[in-house]
Amino acid sequence: MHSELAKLSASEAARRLLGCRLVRQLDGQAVAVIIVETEAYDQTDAASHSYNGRTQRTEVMFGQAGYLYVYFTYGMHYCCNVVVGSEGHGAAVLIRAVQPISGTDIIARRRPRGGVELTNGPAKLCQALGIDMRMNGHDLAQPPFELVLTAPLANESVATTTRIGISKAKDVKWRYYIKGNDYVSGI
DNA sequence: TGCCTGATGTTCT
DNA sequence: GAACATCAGGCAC
Repeated sequence: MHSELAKLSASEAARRLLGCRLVRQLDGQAVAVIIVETEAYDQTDAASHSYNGRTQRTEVMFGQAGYLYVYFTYGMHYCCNVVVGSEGHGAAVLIRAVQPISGTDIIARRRPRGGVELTNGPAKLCQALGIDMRMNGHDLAQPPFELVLTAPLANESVATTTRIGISKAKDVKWRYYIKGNDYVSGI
């Protein structure tokens, strides 16, 4: 597991994960992507699934850092989160967008649209990387889906805004993205 | 180019 | 029974 993530708050971890790599084994090949956009969610935050306490669905969010929390939304889409913070604290970082760096052809086969449309949204990247409820609770230190922490980005290359697509706690600036990256969803 | 809407399952009230 | 951390296609302009 990733002990470094256990020491960070949701917002710190969301910023920390920018620029880090995800490696997914798909069709017997490795697909690597860089995280370019994230959002932080915490149990003290009304927009978070963990806000109303531990439930069957949010159990993973209260578990160990470095695990994958997948949820299903709007009847058709999956979104994936990285659990962060100490065990027993419900916090996670939503991966909103990634940039493919290798295995792009594998991703392109799974997504009808090409270019930045491959992975510039939370549900799109889940489709592209073949993530569904079966991956919920997966340890991101293990194949077939691994998180590789890289050096933190410089402050000046990271932008902070309010989050997207939520109805509560809209004014909290817990969305982070890499400035100037084409794969970042609507700015 | 940009708004509007349909699709559709899980969770919680 | 309503809400929902979404996306893509269709239609109007």
